[in-house]
Amino acid sequence: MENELKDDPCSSEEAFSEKPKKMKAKAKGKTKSQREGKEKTHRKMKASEEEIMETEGSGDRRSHVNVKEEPKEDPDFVTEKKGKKRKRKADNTDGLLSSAEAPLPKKKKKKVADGQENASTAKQKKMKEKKEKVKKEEGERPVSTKKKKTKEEIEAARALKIKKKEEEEKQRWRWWEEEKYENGIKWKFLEHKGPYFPPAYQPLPDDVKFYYNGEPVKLSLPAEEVALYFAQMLDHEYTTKEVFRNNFFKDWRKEMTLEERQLIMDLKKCDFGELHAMHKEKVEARKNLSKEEKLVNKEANQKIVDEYGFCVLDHHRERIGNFKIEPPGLFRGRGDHPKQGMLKKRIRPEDVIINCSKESRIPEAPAGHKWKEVRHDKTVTWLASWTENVQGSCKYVMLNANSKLKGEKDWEKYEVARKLKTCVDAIRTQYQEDLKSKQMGTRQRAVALYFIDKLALRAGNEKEEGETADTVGCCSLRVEHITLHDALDDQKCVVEFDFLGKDCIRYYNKVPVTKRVFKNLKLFMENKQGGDDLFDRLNTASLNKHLSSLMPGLTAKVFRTYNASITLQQQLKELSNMKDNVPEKLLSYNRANRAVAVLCNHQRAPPKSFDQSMANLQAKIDSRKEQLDLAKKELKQAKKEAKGSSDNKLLVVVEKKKKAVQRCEEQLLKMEVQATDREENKQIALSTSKLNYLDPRISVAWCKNMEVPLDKIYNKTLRDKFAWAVDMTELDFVF
DNA sequence: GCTGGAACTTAGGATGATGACA
DNA sequence: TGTCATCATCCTAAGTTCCAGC
Repeated sequence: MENELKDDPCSSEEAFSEKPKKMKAKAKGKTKSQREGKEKTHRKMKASEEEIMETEGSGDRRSHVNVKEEPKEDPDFVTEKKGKKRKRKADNTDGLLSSAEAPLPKKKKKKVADGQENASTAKQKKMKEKKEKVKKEEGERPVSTKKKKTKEEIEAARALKIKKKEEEEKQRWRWWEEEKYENGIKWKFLEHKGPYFPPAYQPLPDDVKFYYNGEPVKLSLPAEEVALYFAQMLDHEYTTKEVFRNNFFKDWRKEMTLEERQLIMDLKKCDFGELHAMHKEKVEARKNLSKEEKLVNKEANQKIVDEYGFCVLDHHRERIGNFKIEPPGLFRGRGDHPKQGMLKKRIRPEDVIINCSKESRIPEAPAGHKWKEVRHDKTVTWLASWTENVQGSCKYVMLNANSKLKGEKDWEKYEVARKLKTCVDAIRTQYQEDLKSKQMGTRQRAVALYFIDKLALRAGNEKEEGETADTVGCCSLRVEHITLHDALDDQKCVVEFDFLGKDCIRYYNKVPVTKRVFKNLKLFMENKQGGDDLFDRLNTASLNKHLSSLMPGLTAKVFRTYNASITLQQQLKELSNMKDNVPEKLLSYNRANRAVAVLCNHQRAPPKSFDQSMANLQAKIDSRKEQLDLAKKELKQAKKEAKGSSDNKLLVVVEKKKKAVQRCEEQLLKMEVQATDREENKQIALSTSKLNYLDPRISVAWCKNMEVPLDKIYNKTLRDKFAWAVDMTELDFVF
């Protein structure tokens, strides 16, 4: 290795003579909470041991071994780390909003111990009595109050459903058959009702009290509202975290009156028990509503959706994605977010900017209020926006994923990714060459690109220290995030990655790389400490600038889309078999999908009831096996009895038993396939890649070719979102 | 070339709705 | 019919990219 380094055309001295673009970070110790956060995310990484990558070779990219193994104690966590990053604008939490609001029905106190009934049990009793009355009137016949549907009625319902579907299809805006606007124009006419505001806060009932130091304290409304936000979260782990509690307490005190502030000095002395109980009761009561009451609520919600959930865009009615203003509450940042627990303030119309056509009916602000601004910008897609107080970022009301604006952008995204296919070989050749460059910056860019291409890493923008959790992507990787192994598990030049990526999801992977990459990494790490940037002469802007010079529209993100889609296509080709039955074909599809999810590191927390549900399924499988054995025995017996006999009855029995065996076998297979699929999916989220990275035309074409109904892999939302692909994809589509 | 903000996509968890099964 | 599991949808945080202004 040393010799290789000597022979390297890029001597360290020469290469480092360039001025580093990024300042070296100063060492800083990791906090305990950071350490705990990272340890916690380890649970997410136990997932599949499945390795779906090809071996590295000429032109092969997917060569790493994606080993997700139980992590060992990370010594880095107790050593020093370095910080970097820019200082940011001051937070504006001081812009105090008062009006504490949020709906709360009057408390119905439930004292089961005292023998009192709660509302829901009373209601159930009433229903029961009603039913019994019906029974009596009908002469004590044990009949159901629900009328059984006749065959004709079932048929009619089915026909209605088909008709509705056809109607929907007829009404669908086939925007993909129209010309696109130019010069950044997104729409020509836009009309909407403005966003929907959450209801005002309803004060606590008199019998629900907050206690401080054991004494009841009547809080002012603003303080009471914020106290309730905390009380509602008491069952959540958040409220046990020191950072969350401190941030909450600090912001809560800002909402208090002077007197309250002087009295309430210690969060530990606060008792939110009654508030918490009231909240739980409310949730429980909501769950126990009768069918009729639920229907009333549903209709009320539908009314809101009908009124606020749609807009008119260029003469077409389009669904809005998030027409509701985010309600106030406590900020739930992911991982070890330094701002978790801060108060997310109530948004008023005076904070909201409306965007619509000049010639449209301008939405009216709620009574007694006015909008911050009304503008008519046709070059953007948002309908309303506001700035949130915790991070100072903009929030937007935008259209639903099935809208023209979103669909067009999505289609374009996959077309750019397909375009990459035509030049990816040249780009790979180029960055392989760049690994030998005399310029350190060029070498770093080449290695980063190698990772982005091979491992589907995100670009990794720089982040501001203290503003967000400590997460990284490719360009922002630090020395402490990788470990180099000359040899590991019979493989040479292995890079071990261990870092927190987007949403604090841990990325852990051991990847064999080419000698040249390995050697470069050693070079980049020379004379650096754990907290220093691995790629100190690279940032996402310069990387993307370079990429766009290689292909118009090419950015780091495109590689993720391209590699996800091409992997799906390859895997489907490899795994699918026309002779399989539908459940087996679906298992193949899911496995291909899973390969992508593993590549993109899409993880989820295992469902809470996972073990129990697997045990239940296994029990069912065992029981079905017993049934099958029994059915087989019966078939054997029936055959024996029918042998040599011309009695038609006996032959019928044999046929019957044969069918029973067949049915049992089919059910057993289905269950076994389901168990395998579920187990393999335990910690892998398939939906993210399906929704964002996989060209839908690959899936549509696969369904057509494999004769699998599309609704087996795409639910209604996905079919709507990808209507353009469903409509235009032919059997022979190739990504 | 750097910085910060605007505009947009991507992401996992929470919640509500629906379906399967005893 | 009630319960439980699963699926679909909602919610909003956390990314990426682009661009204007210096």
